Amino acid sequence: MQTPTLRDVAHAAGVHPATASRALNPSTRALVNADTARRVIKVAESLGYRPNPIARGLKTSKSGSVGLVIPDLTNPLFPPIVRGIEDVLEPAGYSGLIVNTDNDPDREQAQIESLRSRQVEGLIVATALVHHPLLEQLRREGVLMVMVNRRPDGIDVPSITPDDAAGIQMAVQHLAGLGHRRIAHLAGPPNTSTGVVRARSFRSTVRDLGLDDDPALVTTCRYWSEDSGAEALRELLDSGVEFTAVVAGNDLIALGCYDVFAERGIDCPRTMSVVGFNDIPFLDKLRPPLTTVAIPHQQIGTEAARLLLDGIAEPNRPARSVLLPLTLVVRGSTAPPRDA
Amino acid sequence: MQTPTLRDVAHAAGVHPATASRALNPSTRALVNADTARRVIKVAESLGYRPNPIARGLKTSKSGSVGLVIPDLTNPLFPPIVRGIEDVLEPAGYSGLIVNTDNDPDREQAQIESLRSRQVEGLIVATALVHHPLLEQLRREGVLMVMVNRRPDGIDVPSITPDDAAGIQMAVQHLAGLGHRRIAHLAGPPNTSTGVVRARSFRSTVRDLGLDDDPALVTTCRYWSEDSGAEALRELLDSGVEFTAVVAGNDLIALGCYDVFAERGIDCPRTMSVVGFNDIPFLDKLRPPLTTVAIPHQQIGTEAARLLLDGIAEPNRPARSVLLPLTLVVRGSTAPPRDA
DNA sequence: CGGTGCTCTGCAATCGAATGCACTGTTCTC
DNA sequence: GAGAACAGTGCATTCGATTGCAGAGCACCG
Repeated sequence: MQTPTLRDVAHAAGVHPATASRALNPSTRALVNADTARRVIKVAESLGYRPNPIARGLKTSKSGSVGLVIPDLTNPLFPPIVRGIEDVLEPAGYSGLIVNTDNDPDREQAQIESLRSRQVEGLIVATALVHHPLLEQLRREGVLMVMVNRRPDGIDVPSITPDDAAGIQMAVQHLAGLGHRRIAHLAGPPNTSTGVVRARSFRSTVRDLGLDDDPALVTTCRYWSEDSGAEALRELLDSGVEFTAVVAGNDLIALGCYDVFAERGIDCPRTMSVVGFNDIPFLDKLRPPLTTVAIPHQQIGTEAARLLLDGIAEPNRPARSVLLPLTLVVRGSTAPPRDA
Repeated sequence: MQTPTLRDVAHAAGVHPATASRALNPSTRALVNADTARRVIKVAESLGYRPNPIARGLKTSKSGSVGLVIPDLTNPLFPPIVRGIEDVLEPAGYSGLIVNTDNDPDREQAQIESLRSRQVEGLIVATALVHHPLLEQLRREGVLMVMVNRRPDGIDVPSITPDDAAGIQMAVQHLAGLGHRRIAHLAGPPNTSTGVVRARSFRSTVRDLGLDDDPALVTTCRYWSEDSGAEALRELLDSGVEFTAVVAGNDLIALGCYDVFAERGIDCPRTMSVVGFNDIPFLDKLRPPLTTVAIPHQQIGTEAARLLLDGIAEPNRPARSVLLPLTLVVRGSTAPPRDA
């Protein structure tokens, strides 16, 4: 026999499907006699009845699903976030549809389109690029969304972001505390908000602490990748500027530095310290283990999901945003400068 | 205005909804006058019509979604697989619902239950534990599924598995080629099929190559983890058996070995070689970079998704299984034995 | 005892698309 | 030129659950 329908349950319990529906639905259960409700529920259970979410969705126009728009699941940054999201979504009866955009705007648009046609009730967007036209349009069309890792400036969209500025500040303070005075920064791509925020925070912290504020100490990487990081560091090294420590825009960029260290025989941390950002897995297995700023990835996910569910429950509550505190994980890639 | 429905399109094109439906659906388009079809399609496009998959699904009882059952997305093994799956699913108009089981049988059952009530059209199962009762039951109930990373013995379910035996063989051959004769194996947990298969392949390869086949050279780890790996290696070392190389059950176990090397001042690769398994990210950043057997994760995903889609298209085709070839990635953790 | 209010249940429409069946008008065949 | 075959379209029903509305039954009050 097929999976039983509401009709079957109603029939078996000797009531009208409508009554069965009300009895089974906690929010309408009050409309039905307590005894009847109990009976219906029992019958439903014994029949192994499972409401068909598709049929329900058709009538209620709720799909029970939300879209997760991320650049690339393969990037170690995202799995914990996704995991956090799912952990909140699932008990709430929702599920997440993941799409990968590879940070390609066209793909992003197409994917979001596809999600919308799948009737998702909301979007959790973790792509850095979402260009404003699209974002504006989505907001106008009343698409519920929460941004992750990025705070959309000017637009009123709830977001969960790590406190990047504070993170960089901690990194610089740590290095300054070790005695470094000339610290370089390999900034992330300038078309990403995180890249910009971190670079800005770097400059201001350097100034606040009275360290050498030399514009030549800051380079920007073209991508958030090891290769770009390596390239940027080589450039910096070749330019002849002097520095004893590097604050990398993220861990991958820091890994790129490791490559250059190996290539040029630079001893990290004795002649050069490095700090990463994100705390991706296995950094503790590197030689030397990378000091980095840890982001509470999973928490970002849970918070984002909660925010979205709140938004679904109460469509016109004001956009609330959350800034999550970070922690510095000191490992082996930072030490006092040789000449300290 | 709301998103247009089929009715709107039909009305705007001056035809009956049924005709519009047929015109829009490639498989029924032949029933409609070519001109009419063209007109309808054009109108649909200009209105930005998107068929509502929920409504469609209700009638056709196809949800356009499949379930991905994995232990933990956070495990670096899975993101590439999931990515591969999504890459195949998406162009086919399907999407994947991910659930994490944490390898807890109860959770697994509950999650699969939840997926089924979501009307998934099939399951891609990557959990190692799926106990047979559940698996049997699913098969009996006609749930379409594909297994990944694990070949269910005795039961007729299509699967995509890396050729673990061949992988281990390559690892051992590589070490033998370097001159190692006493090679140890830190096997994965015996309740996982991969653990068993790899251990078996290790023994038989050692024998085939005429190396020292000493049972004392094989230990089993309790978990697929760094700690377990470290523990197992310590045990082996303390037992006094001699060996110059280790084939680890997987990369995490190999990482555990690194910890022990650091702890006991063992020089890898000069006094001890190690080979891992899986090729998780960033192994090339370790000191020394870990030699390992690479699994085509993403390809596993794409193949699995393809297999599942095939199964959906042709429900009673025989179960087909695929064994994927692996490659050995030689890096810095293997070298000739000192006394070679 | 009639009226009012209330609780509980049933009826029927609805969500959006798909589809079997019936109908119309055209073309083809003998 | 009559009848058959057929292409093209419309009508109405269906999928499974939800929900506004109406009606039945009952109790309570004046």
